[in-house]
Amino acid sequence: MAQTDTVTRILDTAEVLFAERGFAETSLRNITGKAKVNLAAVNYHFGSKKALIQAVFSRYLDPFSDRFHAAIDELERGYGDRVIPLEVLLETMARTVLEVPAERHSLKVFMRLLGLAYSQAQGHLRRYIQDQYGTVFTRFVALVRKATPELPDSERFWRLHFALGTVIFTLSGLDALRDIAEKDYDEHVSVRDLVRRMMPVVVSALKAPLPEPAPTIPPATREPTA
Amino acid sequence: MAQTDTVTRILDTAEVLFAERGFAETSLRNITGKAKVNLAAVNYHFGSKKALIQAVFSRYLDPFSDRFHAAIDELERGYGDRVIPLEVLLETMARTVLEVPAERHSLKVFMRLLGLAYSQAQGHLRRYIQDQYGTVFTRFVALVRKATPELPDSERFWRLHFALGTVIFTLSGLDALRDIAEKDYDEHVSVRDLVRRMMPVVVSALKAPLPEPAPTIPPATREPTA
DNA sequence: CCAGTATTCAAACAATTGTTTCCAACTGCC
DNA sequence: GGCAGTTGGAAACAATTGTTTGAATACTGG
Repeated sequence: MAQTDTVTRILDTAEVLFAERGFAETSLRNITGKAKVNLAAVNYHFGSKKALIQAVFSRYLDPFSDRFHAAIDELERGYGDRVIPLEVLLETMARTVLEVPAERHSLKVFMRLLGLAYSQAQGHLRRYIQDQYGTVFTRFVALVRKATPELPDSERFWRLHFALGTVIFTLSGLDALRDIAEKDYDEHVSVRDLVRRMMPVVVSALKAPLPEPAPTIPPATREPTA
Repeated sequence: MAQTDTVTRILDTAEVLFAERGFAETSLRNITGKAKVNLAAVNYHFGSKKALIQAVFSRYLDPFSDRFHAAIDELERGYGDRVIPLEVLLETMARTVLEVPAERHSLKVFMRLLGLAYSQAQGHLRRYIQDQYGTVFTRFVALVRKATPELPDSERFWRLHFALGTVIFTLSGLDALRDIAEKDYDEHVSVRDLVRRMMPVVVSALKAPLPEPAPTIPPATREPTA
């Protein structure tokens, strides 16, 4: 028991602190102090701080990947050759995302890590995700493609990332947004509540009419204000 | 003028580095080294690193605030008592946002900084922005409110932030996303192109049908929101 | 021109960072 | 029981951080 205890306690504490302050602002002494383990334990068990971050990451993504593959399997089995509606696909994605972190702590870390993976441009993190968990995402996109045949491929690509931006931004900045919301509208929103609110928004976003074709003549007509 | 102003050179370098790596990951020696100014110059001219960060934001937000106020003034003058359509409001916002950073560097930096302000740190930055530039956004939200009277206030709050997430995530992670897009669909997208694509998506997102009212029946207490 | 302020600069400051070292304590196995 | 290897722990390590200092230099108004 004492064997995994230290490792687990480090991971549990690290993910909470990472979510609260970010990675650079969270020191190993901060983690080990709160986790009540020795400072050297991190480098002993994980090797480095960067490896600890990736370990926190894998702890979420591994079960997510497994479950989502399974969920898609079941979905495809149930629908046979029929097209799986967009709403069902999104619901399944949402349910799986909500399911995994519910076992331990918040969704915040997961989302913040995802956000970092994208925003950290030349980042090793994005490639790490792409290499490690890319197939799950590819499979999902293929199903969305069947559900939205009217969309050009590139348009769907961008819109999926628009939606991804909504989800990541909202959930990773959850505390900040919740502060403002509670101050202005004094209503307390749960994560499940937010996901429920996002659903019709994302669906409408994906099904939005196509944009007007690019203005091939740049400075032609320019009087937008009535 | 010593070549270019030391203050300006610090700001120019800082905003780029901040956008690339974040605030905590960017050291003053990093900034002053690349800017070829003395290390002490930052503390001499700005007082502290925190003040430098705020100065970087002010340099974007001050002109933005002015221009957007002016644009809204003109809009209200043109429309009189009539409701300004949502599309017009968003177009005006987009145009102003595109206009300001075009004078110096890319929109990417501005968006990345905005994203950092929301997600990073325990939010001294968020409060600073809220206190300093809150009135502009309040004014904008009030107009959006008139344009979307069917939305409950809190719902509109969240949807606006959903849209903000789309914009910030897409534009701040532009390089990474563009890499993938060009590799998979070999099409080159400009920032203006992306904004054009976002427009109908955001409009549809804001006008999406309301979510199903109650999730299930777990919480019996739902009325006491006061 | 010169007094006085504003700016630059190199160096040092104290604090904190991630990492390593070395030794004690424990484990399982023969 | 005693020896392997694994884990825990206090201290020190080297590097980096933001900030301050005090002298040297540049600039400006009178």
